[in-house]
Amino acid sequence: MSINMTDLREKFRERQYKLTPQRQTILQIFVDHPDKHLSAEDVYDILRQHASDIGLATVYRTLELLSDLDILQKMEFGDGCNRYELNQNNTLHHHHHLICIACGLVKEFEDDLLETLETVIARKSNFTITDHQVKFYGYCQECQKKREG
Amino acid sequence: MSINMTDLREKFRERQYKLTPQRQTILQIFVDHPDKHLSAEDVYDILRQHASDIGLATVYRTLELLSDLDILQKMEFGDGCNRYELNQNNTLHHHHHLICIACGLVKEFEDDLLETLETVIARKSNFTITDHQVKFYGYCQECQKKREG
DNA sequence: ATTCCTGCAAAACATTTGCAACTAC
DNA sequence: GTAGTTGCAAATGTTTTGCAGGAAT
Repeated sequence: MSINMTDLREKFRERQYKLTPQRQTILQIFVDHPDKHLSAEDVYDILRQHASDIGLATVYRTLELLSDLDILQKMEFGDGCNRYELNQNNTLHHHHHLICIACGLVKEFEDDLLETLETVIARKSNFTITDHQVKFYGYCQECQKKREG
Repeated sequence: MSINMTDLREKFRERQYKLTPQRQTILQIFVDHPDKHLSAEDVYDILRQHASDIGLATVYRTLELLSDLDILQKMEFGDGCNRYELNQNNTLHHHHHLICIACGLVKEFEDDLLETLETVIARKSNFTITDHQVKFYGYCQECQKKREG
């Protein structure tokens, strides 16, 4: 759960981006909050708690940039904002999200079954598929109990 | 590609909603535009073309309502707005979306392979899964050619 | 009648952008 | 030094909400 600084600097240099303290700080937040799906506002709140004076616009710009560099993965859970999480070890993520439609809980689920599906779909559809995103909606254990009771 | 009016009235009555002309008109737009993923603004534009004076707020409220009744399916393609399509015959949709990351094209893909995956995941995760949404990102045939050239 | 619905305008959010000052390289 | 970056404030775009008048059952 850490970031290789050499690779990081290389990635930035390739695209002529500067590795500023602000960008490092924001990236560090994702390292410090593994398995969270942080929105721009979430990141901004954490920054303020740490008495940082990084502006909200910079947060947005940085999230977009880190996403472009495949350092972060951008995702939406239907709550009206974009959320991000670390793209571990530069490998494409092999986890999906289970979203509780009652309480909004988001749970991770590891799975590789979709690799096969991706191949099948690529062949049938003439698309060159580079990534996929899967969301399952339903009721978490907790909310399921409440509904039965 | 049509709507069973008896079922529709029943669905509305169950929840004590009124089947107003505005709601019928908006629903008809989805019947008239199969396989489109319309946003609230799209629907509003179509209404204006038909010289309708239904307000934008009503469009938003109706889309939310039809979505709640499982008559429409709500989805996001990362373009900053919610999009909707008819939930055909009340059955859960068995099609996924292929999204071109170059030109934004959204293509439908029919598939039932995920049914199996849903069962596996439900068992392993203690979630009661009611629906799933799958998006594949990549390059469509057209954009792929441009990239190679 | 009563409850729900509509249109309008204003408000609320999330996100983007213009710009002058600043900083990593 | 220069190109890229930042913070601020203003602008944008989508969606929600308050409210008075209106319509469906």
